[in-house]
Amino acid sequence: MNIFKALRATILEDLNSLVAEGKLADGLDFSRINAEPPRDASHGDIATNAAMVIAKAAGQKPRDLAGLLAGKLEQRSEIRTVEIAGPGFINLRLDTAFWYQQLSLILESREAYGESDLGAGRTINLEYVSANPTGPLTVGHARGAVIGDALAAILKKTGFAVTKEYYINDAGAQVDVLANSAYLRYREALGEDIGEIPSGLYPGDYLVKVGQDLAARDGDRWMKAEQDEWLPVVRTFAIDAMMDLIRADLGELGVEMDLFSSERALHEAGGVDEVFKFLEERDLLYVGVLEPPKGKAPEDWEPRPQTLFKATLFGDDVDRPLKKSDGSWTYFAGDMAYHLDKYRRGFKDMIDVFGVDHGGYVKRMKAAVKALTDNEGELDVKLCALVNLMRGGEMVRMSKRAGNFVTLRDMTDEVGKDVIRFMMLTRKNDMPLDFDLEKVLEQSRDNPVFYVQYAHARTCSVLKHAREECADLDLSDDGLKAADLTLLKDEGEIALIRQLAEWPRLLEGAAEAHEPHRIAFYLYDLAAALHGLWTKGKDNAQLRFILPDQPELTQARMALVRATGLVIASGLSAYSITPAQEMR
RNA sequence: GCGCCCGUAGCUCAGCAGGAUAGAGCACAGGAUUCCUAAUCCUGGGGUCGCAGGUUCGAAUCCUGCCGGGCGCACCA
Repeated sequence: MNIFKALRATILEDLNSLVAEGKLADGLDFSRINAEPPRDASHGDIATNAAMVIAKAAGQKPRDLAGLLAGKLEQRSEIRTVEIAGPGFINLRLDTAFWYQQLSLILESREAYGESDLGAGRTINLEYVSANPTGPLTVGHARGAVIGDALAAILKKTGFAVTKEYYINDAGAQVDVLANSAYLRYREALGEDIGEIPSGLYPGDYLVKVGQDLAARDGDRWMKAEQDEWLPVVRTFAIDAMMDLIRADLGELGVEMDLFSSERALHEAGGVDEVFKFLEERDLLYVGVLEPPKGKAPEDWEPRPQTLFKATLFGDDVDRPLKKSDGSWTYFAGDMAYHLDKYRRGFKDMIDVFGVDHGGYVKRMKAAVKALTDNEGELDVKLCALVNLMRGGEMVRMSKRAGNFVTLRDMTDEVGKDVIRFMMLTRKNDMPLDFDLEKVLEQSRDNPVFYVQYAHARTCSVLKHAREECADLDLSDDGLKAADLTLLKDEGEIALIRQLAEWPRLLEGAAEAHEPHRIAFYLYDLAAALHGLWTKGKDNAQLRFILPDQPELTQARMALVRATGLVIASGLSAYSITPAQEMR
């Protein structure tokens, strides 16, 4: 349960009874009222802006209104003190019993603590990775993969029915290039000296095996065949091989998709024709000539009549071509078909995770979704900024042309999937990210992965020691639930509980805003709180977690330690990261 | 020229759908280990939130205009 939401409901209830009593005008807009933790802890546990937000419409002074509402809130048993501050804030302090209940709730819910039914089972489609099936995944793909995957997990935890999709671009010119590249390797496998790989083809070694496998399957039957004959066969073979490679790469990173959708299959099933029909019926198509881009005029520009979609009616800057001048479909047409397909499969809410280089594509895609869903659908696009790969502070230079790019596989082999997953989420998606292969393995506070994992390992370690030192104490989860939590009186302990109780709200916020990175920052702060409390026991022996001569207090503190470990584990599970039991 | 994103401490970044005295880490200066992992912790200095207007009880956050940086800009995918 999200306690802030619950308190907000309480506030609205009391406002409504003020209305019923005739002390407050009817029909006021309560939507802007919030209940949140104040930045400054000395202001209490929960602050609300209720009085300030409705004062004007109610025709009353904020502080007067606050007084009225405070009178009601004071009668609530879970609220210990009510203070009016500043321009009309109402600061609430909850009864400590309330915080102990939260702790019990964590021990009860375990890793599921924080989960909610916010989404109420609403379906949501999340498309990410969608890398071209022309080679192994690279660092660049990793960020989108992790962000999409974490977002999916967060949405699931908050009650949305998420489908994770990968759109295979297997219909464009790049897969013909792939086929030609693979064909060359096939001839090589059959003993031909192919020399240098011609520019324009993919030079990567990963195609060597594809050529060999094809030769093993089909022998030399394509050696003397015409291109029209072998191309479709080799293309399908190579795409399948690349998708196997990509699926394996994703698996190494712990990413599993629910569905792989093929662009080619969509075309073959007539999906694009349907889009055409759909738009034509609504008079959203016309044949026209686009203006040349202003500022820099392309040298080979010439006016071309094309079939255009009236994207400007849906917020785009220009109308977008559905057909090329030679009459064939554009990539955009296929993408429209794909989004129409998603909508027809029951998704009103869609999220696409793209790289920043697709930034110019966002408006038209949103316009497309609006048009194709008769304004019913909603598309959110998360753009992932670049990852600067570094090693010991030095940029790792990558050149795809030279074939020496760093693959995702290399990275997972070197630092492990959990490190990659966490680091990719330590920045907002649209901020560039430095990923230092050496630093991410460093054992210091400067390395968030380590710092958070260390905190979790510390909770495990403390519990283990407690079991050894207090053998007759029941420190199982059931035993801890029975602990006398009222013995937790230190302000640091209460502060930690308060921080733990913010987790459900934080998770919901991350889900609603589609911002998975928030969890990384929360976990980092939580880890700091635990480490801080631990060290307090260094200065003051009474504050140590384990006090063998005070078994009841020890048991209560173990409940707090265990709960902290559970919340960290819950947060890490949103990133599909395994919490560390010990550090070595 | 247009569009999108970004501009917060010396550096790297948070800032939770407008809230109270803007926060972390690194770096810098000092301090804490007979004791649950010092792989950690505590204290301190450090800010015109790019600039200028506007909206209102209240702006780093919303609007407008500039300045600076990144990305993208007819049929490519």
